[in-house]
Amino acid sequence: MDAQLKRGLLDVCVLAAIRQEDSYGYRIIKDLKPYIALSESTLYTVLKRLELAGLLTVRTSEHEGRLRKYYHITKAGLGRIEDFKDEWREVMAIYQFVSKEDPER
Amino acid sequence: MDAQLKRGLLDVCVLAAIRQEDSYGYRIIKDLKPYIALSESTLYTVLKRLELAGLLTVRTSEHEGRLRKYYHITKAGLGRIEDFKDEWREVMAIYQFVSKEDPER
DNA sequence: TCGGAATACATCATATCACGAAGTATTGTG
DNA sequence: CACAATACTTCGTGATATGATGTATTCCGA
Repeated sequence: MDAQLKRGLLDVCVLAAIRQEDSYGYRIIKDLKPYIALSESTLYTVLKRLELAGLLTVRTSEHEGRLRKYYHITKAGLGRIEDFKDEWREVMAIYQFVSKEDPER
Repeated sequence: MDAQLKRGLLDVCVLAAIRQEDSYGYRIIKDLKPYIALSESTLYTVLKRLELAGLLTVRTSEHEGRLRKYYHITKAGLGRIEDFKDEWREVMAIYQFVSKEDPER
């Protein structure tokens, strides 16, 4: 999908992916694949940003000899999702404006 | 509204604003105000980008002693709006995913 | 057993882009 | 006469998505 359209959705998508249970990089990418494609470099940039913003916390844990970083959503992270939902009304108004048919042409 | 969310909407908003009839910078800003706020510097950046992409054409014309640049949407510009509408299904799927309630928490 | 796919994370450079700040110039208004 | 509104332009900055590249381990099939 269009890279620009994606920008506003990426952060909340990642937050939504770890909302039900803590998750880690590789799994987040696979879980989001049906909705939005993102590369590893993008994901880790997003995760770093969200951590700095206090929207999630990180815990490193060993899993079958391999290190894994588990990401856990915070209250602020859940709040971010709620804010997104509130903003959606504005987005839908814009969509209506853009997509309405134009009988004069 | 959120700057990131805005990114995917700005170009099509401007195209939609000149779809019914040719318009010019100042008026586009006023017409879009109910939907999306944008500064002059942003608008002229967008207009330049859309012109380079062949989505609109420009015509300079004098109006009461002042120069005005009128912007006219092209076939490709109308096509861009149609593409946006097509992509909206994906966006709505993402919205559903993000906004769905989560009974476990 | 050997090699490649999958898993898992990290870093760097680049290109795109929204926006504030500042500037130029004219018309209308109190 | 000063100030707001109209109208367009340029510059610098910060945010950010992404490809390329690198490191390291586990698992599976030939």
